[in-house]
Amino acid sequence: MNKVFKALNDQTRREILNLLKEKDLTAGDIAEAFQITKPSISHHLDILSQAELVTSHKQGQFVIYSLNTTVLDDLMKWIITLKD
Amino acid sequence: MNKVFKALNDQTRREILNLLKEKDLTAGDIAEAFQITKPSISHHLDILSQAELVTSHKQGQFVIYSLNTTVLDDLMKWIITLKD
DNA sequence: GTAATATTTAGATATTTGTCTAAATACCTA
DNA sequence: TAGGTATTTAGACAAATATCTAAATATTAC
Repeated sequence: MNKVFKALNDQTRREILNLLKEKDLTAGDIAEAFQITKPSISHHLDILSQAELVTSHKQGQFVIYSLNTTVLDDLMKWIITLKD
Repeated sequence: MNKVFKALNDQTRREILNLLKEKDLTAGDIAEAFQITKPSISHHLDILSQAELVTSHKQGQFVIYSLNTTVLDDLMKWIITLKD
């Protein structure tokens, strides 16, 4: 859970998740949605991957990222436990 | 929401919330549950307060902290929105 | 008022983090 | 194989963060 909270503690990363909610996107597509450089986005995607909030697979020269809701379910359980 | 994610991005603060789930506690009670100093715990409590994850009121020389689940509800909504 | 207890504030420091530029890697096309 | 596009890796740097010690504030008890 540590990595999940860390990953969510950044506005850009939360927006990336929101983009991926709509549909899968390549790293390049995601980068174009922000004002920061591609290496920075790549780094954010890495942190999201480590937290398993996103998955990715290579398709030719492109890397396609997808939202992984499994971890979001775990997060929900964590919150519910806190509430009793 | 920014402050909420920030506040949750720390193991000690998440454990503080878990303690407060059981019952309200004074700052001193909370500090005793951890190996870090009282000023550090005080700082963590400040961050949790800023995120409105806890509320506090003074009772004599003691400051009593309580869990505030309202923000947790907002967090749940955020997650659900992400999942559709 | 003085002393004791509870908590916070102030200031310092080492670590982590988000960002950048430059370079490297991977894949495709001709 | 050479050149172009997509993405990541490496290294640097400023800002944010968690922690500490020392001091300040607030309350209670005598």
